[in-house]
Amino acid sequence: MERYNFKKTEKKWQDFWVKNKTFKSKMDPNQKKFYCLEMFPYPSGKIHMGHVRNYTIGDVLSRYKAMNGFNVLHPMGWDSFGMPAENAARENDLHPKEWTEKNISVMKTQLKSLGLSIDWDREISTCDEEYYKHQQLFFIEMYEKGLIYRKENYVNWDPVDQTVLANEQVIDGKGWRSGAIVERKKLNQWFFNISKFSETLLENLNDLDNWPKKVKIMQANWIGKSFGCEINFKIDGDFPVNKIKCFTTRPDTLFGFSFLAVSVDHPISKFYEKDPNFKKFKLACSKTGTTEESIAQGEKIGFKTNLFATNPLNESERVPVYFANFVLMDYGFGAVFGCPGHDQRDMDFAIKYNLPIKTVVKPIEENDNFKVKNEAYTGSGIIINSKFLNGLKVPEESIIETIKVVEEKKIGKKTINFRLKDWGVSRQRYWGCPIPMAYDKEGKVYPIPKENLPIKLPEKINLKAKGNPLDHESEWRKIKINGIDCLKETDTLDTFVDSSWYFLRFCSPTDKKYGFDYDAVKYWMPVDQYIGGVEHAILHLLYSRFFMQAITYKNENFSLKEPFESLFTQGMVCHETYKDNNNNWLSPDEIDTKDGKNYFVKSNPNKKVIVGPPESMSKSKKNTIDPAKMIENYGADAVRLFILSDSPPEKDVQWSEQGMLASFKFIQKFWMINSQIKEKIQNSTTDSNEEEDIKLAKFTNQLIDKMNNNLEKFNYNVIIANMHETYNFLIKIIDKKINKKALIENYKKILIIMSPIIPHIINECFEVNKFDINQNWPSIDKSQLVEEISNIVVQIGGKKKGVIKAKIDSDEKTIMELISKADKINKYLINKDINKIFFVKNRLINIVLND
RNA sequence: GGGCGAAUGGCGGAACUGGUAGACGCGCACGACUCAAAAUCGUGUUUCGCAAGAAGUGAGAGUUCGAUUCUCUCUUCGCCCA
Repeated sequence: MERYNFKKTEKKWQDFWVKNKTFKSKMDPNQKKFYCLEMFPYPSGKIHMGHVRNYTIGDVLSRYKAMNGFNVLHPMGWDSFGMPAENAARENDLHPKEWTEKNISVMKTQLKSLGLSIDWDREISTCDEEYYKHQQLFFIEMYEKGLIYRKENYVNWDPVDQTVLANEQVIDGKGWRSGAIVERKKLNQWFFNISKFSETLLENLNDLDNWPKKVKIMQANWIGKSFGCEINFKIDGDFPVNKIKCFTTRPDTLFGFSFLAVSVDHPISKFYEKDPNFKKFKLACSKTGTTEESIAQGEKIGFKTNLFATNPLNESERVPVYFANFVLMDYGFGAVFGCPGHDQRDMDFAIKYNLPIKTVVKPIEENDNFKVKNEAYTGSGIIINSKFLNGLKVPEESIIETIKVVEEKKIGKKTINFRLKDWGVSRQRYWGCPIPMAYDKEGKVYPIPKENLPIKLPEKINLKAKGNPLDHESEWRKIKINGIDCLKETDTLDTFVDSSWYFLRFCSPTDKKYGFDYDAVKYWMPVDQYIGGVEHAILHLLYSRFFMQAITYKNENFSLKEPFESLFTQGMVCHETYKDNNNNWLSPDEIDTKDGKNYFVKSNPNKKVIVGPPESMSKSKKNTIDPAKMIENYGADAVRLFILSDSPPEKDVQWSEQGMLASFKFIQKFWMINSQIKEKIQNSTTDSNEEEDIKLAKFTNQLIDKMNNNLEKFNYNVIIANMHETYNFLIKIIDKKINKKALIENYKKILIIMSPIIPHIINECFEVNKFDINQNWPSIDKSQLVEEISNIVVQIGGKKKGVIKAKIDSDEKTIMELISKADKINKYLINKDINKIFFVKNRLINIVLND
């Protein structure tokens, strides 16, 4: 028997699929559609195991749905704008476009070698002018609809690289590349008004029934709806300020008020701009980062003004007003009232500046003399020391009641506040979609007229210059709008914008006029199943949801509100980590073992290797496995089989060489048994041998039933187990006499249901058996699912004592008779009183005795 | 600190709606083939026990005839938010 030649066979079928355009999808209003989308990759160089897992999961689903009669759309593209291209360009003197295209070509070949059922005719790339020109038109449309505006905002500024850094590029307060201390700097930036849809984006989460609960909770937290009130504080002092408005979620702690803190950007700061001490303070504030975390953990510093605020509920009380670094202008109104007793930040601040700490909430079990010490008390309890608020339950009554009082006294009102801030999309970089805006000499803003679109990136660019490369392109910047000389915006769009609508583009990827064709999106959208990493749970998914809102806003042609009907988040691919005794990371290729327990360095067998726990594969830890090598060594089917086999797809999976090998062996074994079955089909007759035929039919039916179930629930690891069971079953019946027709019929079904996982070898099996390759998913013969004999578990007092076989649907009396004949079980019943019997048909009988 | 989730053999994991815990794979052991090894095939493999049997799903309680599954408390780990 010939060994299975995966290289030859996999190539053969991949070519076949290309030649026959097997996965080409066309709109067909008469057929129900299924849009399966996996998060498209960033073309970083070559594919990694995370891609293999992601795309295999999607591929199994797509193939399954297609065989179930769905018109499947399963496209692929490239999220191809972004920083790494620019960095690589600087290092290798290669244009970002060339670098990107080279990577795409390599990765496309690699993805094809996995045998994915992708309609490559729909391939898109976000750095392609044919893609981003539509994005620029969306930008203009959104600008016209009032969803985009420009404002000054703080950014993380790297003073050495002269560039803006994303929050994740700031490590320990320093620029990730330059190592310079990052500053807070104000820049004019373009913003998408995502917060306009805060309420809708939060509300709609309730309808996303097929999204992981975890993701919905994360998004809800991110949107962060909080209910509180705004309060006006009377101010007196040196400057003509008479009131300051604060937002608070805890108005009930107003009697604990001991200072009022405002942001350095608060309108009242204009009175202090000339004060050198204030300037110094403002500079100190700019050294703290902009993330919530750095603010919460950093030192709280303040600048005391000569202003005083009056407690509106207790007018005899006047407290000082401070500028403070932990108050941000874009949360609430840039002002908070300080209540050190019941807020930790306020407590830290009060201790530092020696401000009074008043206790106004006590835990239920404490008495009225309870005093907060070094730690703020933020839990539930009872209001104390607050005059007419005393005795209210915190938080159930206290907040609502206080708001009532505040509204009665006309000093404030109930307010809803969202944590979600508008989305700043300006990036001071070359390799992104140019923002289609321009400015005249006075700085007046002009949207680029639609007929002047697209704004293409200049091809020649000096990336070694400091700052934004486009700033230096003085010729490129020039544009005339309505006869007026203008200069183009040099910022480009955040790459999250590119990925916020690509799922629409796939519906009509070559449409020249617009980003998408309305008929196409109406047919294909929403995405029926979206699959990707949980790391995108917040940003990418929220931005995409926002984009859907923005596109359908004031648009009577299109009413879809949510882009992704179902979401599946897959786990990471992990591998053990290795280090030598000098703490250098080692890759799995660099180590070896003789006994499977102790590892040593290949190049130096005297050097011992320290084996660390499995961690997510990453280049820095050197614990990556190259999918291309695995496909080369074991074949695509074996790699697909393994990546699904060891763990449920939503959990992390650990790469193991032994597991990979086992999958490879399975493919080989399956080929062997296929050859045996082929021979058996040729040699067997149509003489019937009912017992084995029925056994085979029953097994097949049950298998289909299990597969359907497990496929629908993404229990792909269990599917692999079912496939092993199938092999184990086939190997047992291969010597038995089976009717030719029954064998062919059932074996065909078995092959079909394995084909989504290991398509190449299954197609080959079809061919060598001369079966028709175009098969639909088999249906179940329900009558075959019913067993004639059932195993009844016999329990005495809830403990299992044995199992008896009985005819299906036997009643309690029959079972009890059978038990009385089964000595092994019956011995427990001799001379005993039966108290009660619990009987579950075809399952179990539990006999409870009187002691 | 808050929220969410997880914990099952030597390992990865399975178990429908509360009804036979440990499917399937890895590893390991023994056996067959071989001069030998690899590969392959077969058998076994939760723990204790020769056996009969008993215990057993992170720990402890509870509900129930019956709990891996439901409730409470705790421990550890992971993720998110602060």
